[in-house]
Amino acid sequence: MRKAPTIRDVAAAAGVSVSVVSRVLNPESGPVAPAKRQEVLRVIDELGYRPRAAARELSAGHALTIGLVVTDLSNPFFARLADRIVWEARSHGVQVVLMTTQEDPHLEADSLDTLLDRSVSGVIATPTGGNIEKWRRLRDLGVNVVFIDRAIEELEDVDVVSIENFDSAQRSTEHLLSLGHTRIGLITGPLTTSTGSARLNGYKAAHQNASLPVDPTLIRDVPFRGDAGGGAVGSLLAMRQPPTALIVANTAQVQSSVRRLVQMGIDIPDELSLIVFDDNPWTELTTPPLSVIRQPLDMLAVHAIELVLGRMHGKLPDGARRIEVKADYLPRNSCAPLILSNAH
Amino acid sequence: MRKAPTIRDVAAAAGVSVSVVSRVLNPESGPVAPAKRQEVLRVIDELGYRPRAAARELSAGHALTIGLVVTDLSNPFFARLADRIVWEARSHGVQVVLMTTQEDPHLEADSLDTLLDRSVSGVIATPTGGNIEKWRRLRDLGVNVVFIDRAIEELEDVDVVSIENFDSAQRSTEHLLSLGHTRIGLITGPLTTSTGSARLNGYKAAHQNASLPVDPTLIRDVPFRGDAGGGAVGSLLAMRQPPTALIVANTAQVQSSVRRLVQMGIDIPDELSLIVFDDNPWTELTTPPLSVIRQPLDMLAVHAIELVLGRMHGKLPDGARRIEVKADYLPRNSCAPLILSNAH
DNA sequence: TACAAAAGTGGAACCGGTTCCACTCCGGAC
DNA sequence: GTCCGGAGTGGAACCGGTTCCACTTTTGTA
Repeated sequence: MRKAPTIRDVAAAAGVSVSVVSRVLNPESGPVAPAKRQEVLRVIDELGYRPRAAARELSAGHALTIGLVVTDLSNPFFARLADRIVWEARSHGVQVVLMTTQEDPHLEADSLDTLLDRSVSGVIATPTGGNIEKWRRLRDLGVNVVFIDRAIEELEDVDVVSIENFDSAQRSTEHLLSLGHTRIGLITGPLTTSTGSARLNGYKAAHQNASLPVDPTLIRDVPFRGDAGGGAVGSLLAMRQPPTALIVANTAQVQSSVRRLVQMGIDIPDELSLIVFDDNPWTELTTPPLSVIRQPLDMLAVHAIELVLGRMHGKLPDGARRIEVKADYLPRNSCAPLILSNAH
Repeated sequence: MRKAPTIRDVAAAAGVSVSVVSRVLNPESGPVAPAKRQEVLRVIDELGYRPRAAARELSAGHALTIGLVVTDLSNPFFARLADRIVWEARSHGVQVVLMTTQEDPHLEADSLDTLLDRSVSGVIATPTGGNIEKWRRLRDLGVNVVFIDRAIEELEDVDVVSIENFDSAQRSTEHLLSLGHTRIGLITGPLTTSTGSARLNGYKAAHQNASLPVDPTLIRDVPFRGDAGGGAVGSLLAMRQPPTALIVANTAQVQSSVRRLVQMGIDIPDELSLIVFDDNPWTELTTPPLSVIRQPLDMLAVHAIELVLGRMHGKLPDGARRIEVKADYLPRNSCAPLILSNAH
């Protein structure tokens, strides 16, 4: 348990001052004679010296660290997102402190405080929708905030990276309409979230373009967590005029929805056509493989990191960016024309 | 972008010295008159003061942070594990810095250096198997290391939390043997990993107890990442005498293995009985639902956190702990007696 | 050859906490 | 009344980096 060498140890061993060592460590900060630089580097290597992050942070006032705040990692969507973000961050020499909110604004508030204590220079988050003042304060304190997947309307001046929610929902709905379905169920997140409302609007727009009325009883805006998706499936199929097609428009709800469909022994696509949001690896392992909206996670992660790092280095113009990346519709075998459905 | 108050601001506003404020912040560190304590707390609240973590770390020499080093979060096993660990850590006021290794010892080495720079007080890791000296050095520098899921044999004095690998493999094998199968394929991780070899040994022990020979051509020890699992499935089923049952003994390989089986149109369980390690949520969504060895993630996470925090607070006796938690066999519908297989 | 500009260097303050130590009170024991 | 011990307090050093500034040595140019 010997203790690690400090910059002063290095300076002494190399016969120079700490300033010189520091300048070797941060080449931009000043000139060093080539010979001394060599010597210092040699000593650093010999002693196995590594600068302590805490000291650097204290002096700099901020850490080369970003906070990642997501709902929970059990959700494969967030897990894969986190995976990419950690990966991208690492390649830029930035560490990631991970916090989960379980969709609870109190836990979210707590997380923000903690991240603030840590002087993180950026935060990538899927906001719960609460804590508006806290988010604003965070940004006012100089922390670069990027929302990913969801936005908070009240915070117009925060960067957002999301998929084309409106568009994807509209296209899925149109696809089902083109197959002859007119009663299309929609399971989506709370309408207070930007994703929930945008996807509902896309669904409505598709109906409008086809001059079809929207039956509000076919729409279920339910909580993200727990078995809300399964419950919604149950109640939709128990209707007197149940839908002949279903869009599960939120990743968090897909698992419980599909589980319920399997439990109920619903025949897909003959009894029900199904499109789900997000292409988890297992969606092609079900019978039949599911048609999905594939969210380009890589793009979400890359843009989010670029925004955060860009702002950290002051390389981005003022004004919030809103980046929407395209989500593809990936047809597999869970959708069928309505005619076939009737024939069944 | 106003700057946050420091401990000296608080001291000035409360009309006391910084020492008093510090003692209010850390009650164990000395006495404070009740009246002054009240006043200081009031000022802290009024100013919204929060101690900077970096300053505390610099002074203390270590951070209230642990590193979590896993292969990658795309693997649901690690994702759920990380979820639990972050959760448990938070409830103890500890933050988690996340790093992924992609099973690459170089990336692992990098991660360890970074964590060292950050003065983390503990690391929970799924080691790649390399970097033995580096792990040892980390521990010698006073960082509490706990390996989870896997061990490194050479590092006898590091705590390990894992499932009963030998036992689970033995029991799955015995179950399949009891169904009449004699040619049981085994897909597992590299034998250089502790899980790989323990599971193979359990498989062998079951054969031995049943006085059956082990056919080494039925065993595939393949890399964790990529499509190695799928490849192994392909080569096993292409044998002249293919197995009638298969155990996929590693979480990371289950997805690619099952995908290949689905692609090949193998009828489970009629053509092939299947047991896979770890109960991902989707394993019950396949046709048929898969019989699994369920790894008690919660227990792994809880034990790992308790070990790390216990050591951090010096509350644990010397000497490495090896904790093995029981993994249940959860029968669903992917295993059938051999007789039926033949009838098919 | 002279002198200004640039390169190179070290000392010391600073970031914001924690902790050691010296010092002042005060009450209780003798 | 004296002495002792503990509660309560503030000053200052310290953790390990970064950075500003003053100073010396080169280098380049007229």
